[in-house]
Amino acid sequence: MSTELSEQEVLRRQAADQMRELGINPYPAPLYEINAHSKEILEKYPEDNTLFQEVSIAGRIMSRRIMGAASFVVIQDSVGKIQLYIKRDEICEGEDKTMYNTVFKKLLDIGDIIGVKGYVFVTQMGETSIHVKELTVLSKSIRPLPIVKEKDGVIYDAFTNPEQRYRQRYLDLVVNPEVREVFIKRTKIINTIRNFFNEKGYLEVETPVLQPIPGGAAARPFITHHNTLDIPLYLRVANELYLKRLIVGGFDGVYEFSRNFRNEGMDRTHNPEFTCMEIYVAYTDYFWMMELTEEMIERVALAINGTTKAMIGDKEIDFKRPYKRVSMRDSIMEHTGYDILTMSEKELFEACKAMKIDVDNTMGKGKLIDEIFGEKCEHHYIQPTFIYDYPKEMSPLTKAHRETEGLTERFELFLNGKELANAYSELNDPIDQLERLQHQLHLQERGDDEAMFIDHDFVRALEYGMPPTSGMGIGIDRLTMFMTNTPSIQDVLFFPQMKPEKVADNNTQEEV
RNA sequence: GACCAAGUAGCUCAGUCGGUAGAGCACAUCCCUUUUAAGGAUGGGGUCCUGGGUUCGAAUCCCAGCUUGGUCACCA
Repeated sequence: MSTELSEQEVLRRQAADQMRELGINPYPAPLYEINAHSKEILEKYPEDNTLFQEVSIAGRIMSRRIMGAASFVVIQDSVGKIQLYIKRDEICEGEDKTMYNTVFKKLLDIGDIIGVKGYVFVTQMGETSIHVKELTVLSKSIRPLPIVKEKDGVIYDAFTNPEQRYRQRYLDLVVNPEVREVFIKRTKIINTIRNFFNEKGYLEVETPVLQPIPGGAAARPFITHHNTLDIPLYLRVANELYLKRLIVGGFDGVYEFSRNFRNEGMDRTHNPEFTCMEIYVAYTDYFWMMELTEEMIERVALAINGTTKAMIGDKEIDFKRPYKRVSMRDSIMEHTGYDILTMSEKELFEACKAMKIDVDNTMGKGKLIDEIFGEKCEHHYIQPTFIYDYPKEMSPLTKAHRETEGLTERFELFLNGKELANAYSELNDPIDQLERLQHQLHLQERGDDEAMFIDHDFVRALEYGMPPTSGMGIGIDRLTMFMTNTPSIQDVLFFPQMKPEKVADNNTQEEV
C-alpha cells in the first residue's frame, strides 16, 4: 500500500505547482553565486559597518515571522544562521506585489532553500540582519522539517529520536547543528594525523580492501564472491600484512587510513565497518613507536581542542606527553598481587578461579593473562598509559621479547579504561612467523572461528627479509569519540549500520 | 545472543480504573503588523509499531513479532 501524503505534504506540493504557474521554477537550474556566509557577517559587520553592503547569500529557511508589509526570516547556511528582513515594497518594485504576498507569504515554507541579495544592517532589536532587495527560490522542500526552537541556550522540541537521527542523518545535520561539529572534528583529526606523518616523510598508501586471505587480525570476515575469477574474496579485517609487504619492498615508512570490516556484534563502540589508521616504520622498535604515538596524540588533542586537556564523560584527561608506561606483568602485580611470569598455566587458572574471573579449560596461558588484565587492570588506566610486553600466545604477528621468554614486544595505549592503540615490534623472523600462524590454524581447527588464516605469500615476503620494523594501529572512530567526548560510535559515523527499514521492504515488494 | 525499556499527529510528548484520541510547536483561515522558542482567534490533521488473544468494549490487559535504545555476553 502506498503511503498517503500528509496534509502538509500535499500543501507543499501544491505550492510548488503554484510557483510553476507563476513562472517560478521551484528547482531552478542556474548556479546561484554567493559572496558571504552567515558566520563571517555576524562576526565582522558589528566591527565595520561598511562591509557586506552588496551581499549575496543562500540557505535554508528555518523560521519565519510574517507581518503585513515586512517580515523576518532566519536562514541557515553551511556555517550558521542569520536573520533576513524582507520588506514587501523592496522585493516587489512597482504595483505587482505577488512576490511578497503570494510567493513569500504563501508558497514558501520552513525548509525551503532560497537565495537573497541585499545589505547588512542592525535591527532595532540589535540583531545583525540582511535587508533583502531580491529573493530567489532555489529549492522547494515538500516534506516538513522537524522544528527545533532555542532561546537563551535552552532547546525546545529537540529532534532526538535516535532511530530517525541515524537513518536520516541529513535531517539530524540540518536541525541539530552540534552534530555537524563532531564530524568536522573527525575530519580535522584525520587531517592532523596525515599532516604529521607526511611531515615526517612517511608515505600514505592504498592496499586491497578485497583480499583473498583475510589476514592481520583475529576477526570473523565478511565474505563475497568474484564472478570472473570464481573465487571467494573477503572484505579486509585489517591491512597490516599488506603494509608490511611494502616495508619488505623497501619503503621506510608507510601508513594507511583503512576501512576495516568485521562480521561481529554491534554496540555502542562497535560498527561492522570502522576506520583504523596503521603505520609501519622500518629500523625502529616498539619503544620508538611509543614516542611517535604520544607525539601524534598530543598533536591531535591540541589541533582539536586547543589544549592537551579534555573531558571524557566526567573525567578530565591530559594528553600531554610523555605517557606513563607500565608492563603488563607490573600492572597485574599491582592490581592482583600475582606475578604472572613465575606462574604455570594451572596456577594462572586457579588464580582466575580465586578472583572469580570466568574462565574455561580451553584457555591457554596467554588468554588467562589477558582475562586477568581485562578484568582487574584495564579500567584503572584513565590517563593515557602504555601497557607493554604481552603474552606470546595472544600476539601472533609480534616479535618475541628481546629478553623474556613467553612475552612479545607489544604495547597498547589505554585511555579512560579502554584500548585506543595497538603496536608491536613487528615479527620479521619468517620461520617463527610461520610457526605462529600454524598455531593459529590449530586454534581454528579446534573451533575458534576468529583465529587467523595463514597467508603464505606474506610469509614468503618475510623470507626475502623485512628490516626490523615497528607498527601501530589506532581506531579513528574511537579516537574521535575520545576527542569529542562522544559516548557512542554511532555519533561519530555519518551513517552507522542499521537494520533495514521495514517500510522500505514493503515498497520494494509492491513495486516489483 | 540474554534481559530491561520505549514505539500515540510532521516534531516533542501526555493519555487516570479498559469506556468517543489529547496538548504545545508546525500547518490552514482570519485579525494584528519591526519581530526574537510563542501576538490573538478559529480550524484541519491519527494504521495509537504489526499480528493474534481476553472483553459488550483495548492506545490501555495478555501472547508473539518488528524497530530503536540501554545493560550484559561476544568482539585481543
